[in-house]
Amino acid sequence: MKFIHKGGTAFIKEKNKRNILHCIKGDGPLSRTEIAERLQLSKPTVSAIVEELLNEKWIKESGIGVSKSLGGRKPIQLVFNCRAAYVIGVDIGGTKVRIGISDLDGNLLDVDEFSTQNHIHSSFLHAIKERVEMLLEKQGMMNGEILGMGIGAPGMTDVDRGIVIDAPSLGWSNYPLKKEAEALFPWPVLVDNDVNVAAIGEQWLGAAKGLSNVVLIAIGTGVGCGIIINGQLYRGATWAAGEIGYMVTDAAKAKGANLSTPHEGYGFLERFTGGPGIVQSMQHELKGRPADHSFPRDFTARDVFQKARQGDPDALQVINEVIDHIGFAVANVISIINPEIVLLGGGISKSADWFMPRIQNIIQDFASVSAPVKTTAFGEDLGVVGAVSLVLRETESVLKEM
Amino acid sequence: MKFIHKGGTAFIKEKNKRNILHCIKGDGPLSRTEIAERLQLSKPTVSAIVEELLNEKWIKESGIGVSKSLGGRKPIQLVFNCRAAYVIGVDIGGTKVRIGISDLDGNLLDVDEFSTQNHIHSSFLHAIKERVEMLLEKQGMMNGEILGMGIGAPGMTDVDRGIVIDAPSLGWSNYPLKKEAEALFPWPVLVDNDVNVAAIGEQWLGAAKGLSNVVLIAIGTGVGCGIIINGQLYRGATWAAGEIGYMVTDAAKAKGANLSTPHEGYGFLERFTGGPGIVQSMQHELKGRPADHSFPRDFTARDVFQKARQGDPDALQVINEVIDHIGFAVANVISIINPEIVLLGGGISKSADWFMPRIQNIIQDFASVSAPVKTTAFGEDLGVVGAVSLVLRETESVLKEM
DNA sequence: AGAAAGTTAGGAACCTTTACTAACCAACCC
DNA sequence: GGGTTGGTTAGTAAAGGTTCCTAACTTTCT
Repeated sequence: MKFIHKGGTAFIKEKNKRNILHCIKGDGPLSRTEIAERLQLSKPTVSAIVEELLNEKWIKESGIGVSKSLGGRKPIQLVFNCRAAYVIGVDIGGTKVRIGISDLDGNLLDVDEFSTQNHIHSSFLHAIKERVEMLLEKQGMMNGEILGMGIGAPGMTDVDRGIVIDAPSLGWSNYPLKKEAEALFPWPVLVDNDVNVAAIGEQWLGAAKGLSNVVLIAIGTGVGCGIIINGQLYRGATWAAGEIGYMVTDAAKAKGANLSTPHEGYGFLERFTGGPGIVQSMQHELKGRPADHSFPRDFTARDVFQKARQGDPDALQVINEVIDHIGFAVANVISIINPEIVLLGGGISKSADWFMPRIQNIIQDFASVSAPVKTTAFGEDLGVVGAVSLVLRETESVLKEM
Repeated sequence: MKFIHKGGTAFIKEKNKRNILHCIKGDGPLSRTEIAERLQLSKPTVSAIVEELLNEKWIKESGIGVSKSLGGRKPIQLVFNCRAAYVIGVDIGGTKVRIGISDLDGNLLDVDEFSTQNHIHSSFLHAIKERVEMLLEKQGMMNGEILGMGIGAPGMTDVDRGIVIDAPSLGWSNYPLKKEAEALFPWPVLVDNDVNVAAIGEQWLGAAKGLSNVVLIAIGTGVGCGIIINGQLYRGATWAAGEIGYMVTDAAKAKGANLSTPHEGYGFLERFTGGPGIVQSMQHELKGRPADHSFPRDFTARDVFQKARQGDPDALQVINEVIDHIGFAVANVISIINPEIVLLGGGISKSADWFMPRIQNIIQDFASVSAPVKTTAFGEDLGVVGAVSLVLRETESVLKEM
């Protein structure tokens, strides 16, 4: 049974109010009459609610519009006041933490960042608090103007309870991030997986803007995937949806591999496509080579990529195999989810132009239906924007549609 | 923007009415006071709506309950009237069509079936009409008592427009099933993919009863999968979600295979796990055998299964490979969807007890999280029950929760 | 004058609170 | 033991306050 809205008629007003605000927010400047038509409400009802929204500063009158050709009074245009409140987005990554402050339209007003390694565990949130206070001061904002804070964490997250169940790169296990953060900040805090956060960010303002069924695949140290279904983030029964890193795209290889020892905690796909996996495959490939090769002693996945692009046959073979596995994984996800779009993000996406055709060929040949595959529109701010949108969409405020 | 409910306060009554009905329907005999407490409504409001529901025969007073230990008036128990209306479910399969008539609790009152092959195209619906009229007469029901008809069709289906986009086994392509059916019957008709229909059937009354995140994998001629997410059927952006038959679980094999010629229209997985695929693999395996083997000349997948169970090493190898591919496919789906349960259905599920452990091992070893794998609870009536539940859940009637 | 935007006034529908009756249990007293 | 009394629970009735809508109005513009 869903949440029961006590208080009878107050509910319907709340609903209308939200819908009106949503309407103005979404479809630009509108007059009271236009809203009444769109929402099938009477003009007096709209006027009364608009009055309230104006008083609460959620909307503004933005001058007079143009009248219809036949004459008549000109409409008073209403616009969403994106400076009615602000939202803080925090993107906790394996290497750095980015903190941004945004208005309600998702415009980042300022961003700051610091290295993850310098602050462990409890000092972590204090470091964030410091930066946030600096940002607020710089913008001349009061605490009361902050609607909330969204945090994207690199690991499996229980969104309801705000607990990061497992974040290997931070050493977090069942860390009550929401609770700890809300003890430090005077506003509500929402927490989610970084990939999920990225997905709603892209769906809000990025490459998947306005689409209802979106898959975002982030390829970095691991491989994760955020799934938006029917316009809503789908997190799975136990917050583990989208663990595409475990997808097996080669049964023979999977059965042959010794699972327990080398890559504990990582899935099949991640071993081949993650940074460490690429390096390892390359090292394996290099064994049969003369010692005077052009690879640095401690090379990274990026080096392998570069070599492959330059035409090094061994590197190319390694990378091609990686691309193929990713391609099959993407094709498999498309066959299951049938999304409107697939977004590729993470470190690997920088080389997208180069390997995209190969992936698209695999999709063409093996997926049940096709789907456009693109790279994420946001760069390093994606996590922050996503965290902001987490607050704006998941919070039970006037801003949410009903 | 969602559907706008015009008419202000009438909406809230509708909502309350539905919630009260849903409450009684779901949680057995309940008194007015209990409903008021559960739904946070006042007693008079509940009384008024209950009055209406009684008049409309949706509910009945079922005698007096027991009073609390402390004394006081005994409550009047209210129960859902599952005979307030009836629903017709039609399961169109490749070989036969099953038609059932059900009450609102999903009890099948009667079922009839006929062979698919005998009736093609336009005569198809007339054959259904005949059977339906017979069933109604037998039950002594009037047309007005039928709430609607649900149809499960074996192919990709546009549910909104009621068009079967592609059903190879029937030779249907963009067949406007809903429109044609509604021209013949005086009640609303809903159409969906047979696997989707099966999924909501199992979620309604079967092995996944009450669960919100369910995956049903049907293995028969092809391999399909119905996905329920957040309690709702997920059909994909272009009605193609769950095409698990296209999942690639062996990249090497996939790349080696010549895709265009042998199995046009079937996916990678289906070639190995579908009936024809099994036969073909077995034939390949048998080539190296002496001619006087125990296989019939034209054996089926079922024969291969049987042989394997009896210990025939070649058959066992073929079947084990099939099971493995299914296992990896299931594991992959679990890693992506993270469902509460995975249901296996279709012809293959009869041998479930035998191969289930093998699948569970693969999930254990390769999926990111575990999920219970069970077989469907319904047998041959699953499609009919699912079609009934399609009407009950997707139709905009008093019966739907709000 | 005609047309369109927005406001005011009156009325209907809905829910809630408060107060009531009906029905029932339990204990108590003669 | 049987009737009476007090407390408890179920359900109903009346009053009050939302909300919305329709219809008529004013204002502003061509």
